[in-house]
Amino acid sequence: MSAKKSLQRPKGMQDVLPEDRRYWDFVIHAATDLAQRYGFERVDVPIIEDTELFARGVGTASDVFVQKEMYTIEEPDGSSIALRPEFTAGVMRAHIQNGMSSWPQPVKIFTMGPIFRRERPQAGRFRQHSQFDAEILGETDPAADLEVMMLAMNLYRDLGYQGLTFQLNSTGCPHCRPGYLELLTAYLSTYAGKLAPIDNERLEKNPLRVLDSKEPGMDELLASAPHIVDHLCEDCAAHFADLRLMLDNMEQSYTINFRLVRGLDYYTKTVFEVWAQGIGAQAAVCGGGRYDGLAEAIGGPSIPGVGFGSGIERIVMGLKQQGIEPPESAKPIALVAHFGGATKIAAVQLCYRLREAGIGTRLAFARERRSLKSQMREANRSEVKFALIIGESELEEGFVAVRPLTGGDQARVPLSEIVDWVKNG
RNA sequence: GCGGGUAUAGUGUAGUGGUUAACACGUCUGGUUGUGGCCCAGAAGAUCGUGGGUUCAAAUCCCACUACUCGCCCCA
Repeated sequence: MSAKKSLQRPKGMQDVLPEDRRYWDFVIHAATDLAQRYGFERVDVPIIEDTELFARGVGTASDVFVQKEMYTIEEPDGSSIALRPEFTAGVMRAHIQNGMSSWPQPVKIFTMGPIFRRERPQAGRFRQHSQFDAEILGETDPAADLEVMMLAMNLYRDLGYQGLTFQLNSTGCPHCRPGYLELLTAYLSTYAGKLAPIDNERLEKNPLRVLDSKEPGMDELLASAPHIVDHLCEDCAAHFADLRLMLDNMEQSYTINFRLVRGLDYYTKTVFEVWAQGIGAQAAVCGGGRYDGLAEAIGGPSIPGVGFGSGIERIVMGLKQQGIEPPESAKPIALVAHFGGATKIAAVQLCYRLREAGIGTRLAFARERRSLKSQMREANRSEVKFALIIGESELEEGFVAVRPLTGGDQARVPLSEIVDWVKNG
């Protein structure tokens, strides 16, 4: 690895080579297919939005976030735009701008593409990564929560994942969360002496975050901590109960994880993740939940929403880890070999005839005459079924020598019949 | 921003002070005029991450830097 500095890809970003690409195609096809089966429609939103849109979506800590975690671009007119660090804000913006509230309700959309966060990379976390994202906008029915949850779960099931678990919690709403935070803070304060410095800091700034602390000993320390699901308001409690009832009736198991939290105010009610076998330090293969406060937070009308995002790189890593083999990517069927000159002209023509007929074909390139051995080796490496050889004698007589690479006898086929011959072979 | 690990051809590795840095895979060429895989022969490909230091002598020891990687912070 001695590539020159300038020829290195940027930190935290990666090249997807053909060998890996088939995993991606596998995931993307499965996700698209499944989302459409659930009645979601594909949309695409820009990779860049106004920095302000994302900043508002992030709430109080936005200054730090904008500087440290977002890739921003200053425009000549002084405005600032940013590479999207998530999908939801852009999707919500698109909803408002395109008047989706007057579409048939609710609006069910999915999208996928790259997102950018200037984090320190580690296993399963990159500065550029791709997400599959699905959202239901304009619906408060917990059946919508169930729907995005099941879409996520069934995606991983379709892909062949084993050992999947739902982690589920409710994060309440602006009515009931403050009361819970008081209880939690009171509880944690009695342990202040035993908390790690980092957790004491969290206790000050964002007590919920103490719950997902990775410091040792937290299990015991939190053993009798208050759970938010025991302190929900009537509306949130009913929503949660309804969702659980549906999950139970579908015999879909889940773990209520009182330590599963979201840091931002606009998140409401349902929070969920799907966990698979760990990818480095990351167990979650998707994260999602309800964000009934987001639309207003970014300066729009009140629009309830629920959705999830799932990192494609992470899904691919999981597939490899679990030994799941995606289908082979398409290989050409034929390679056309020749000896230059007039035979090359004929070979080029044949090559395009085959391609027009829908037959994947590779042409042997050669500025001058090239040995047939070398062309045959290329055919073998390309894993084609047939080498179609046009030499001087074949050209003269209007034939093609067809050599099956998978065994069997070589044939002489009239040039006029070769397309059908390959199609049927 | 903080900590651990690593750094030798395209890839994976060997080489812990002493002549032209080794092996495997991959790539290319050839093994009689126009036939792949297996096999055989050969070739190309590395200023041993960068810079400094120790030494008669450094890929090898020391220091710094950089990059990569794993973890922490953060995680919309």
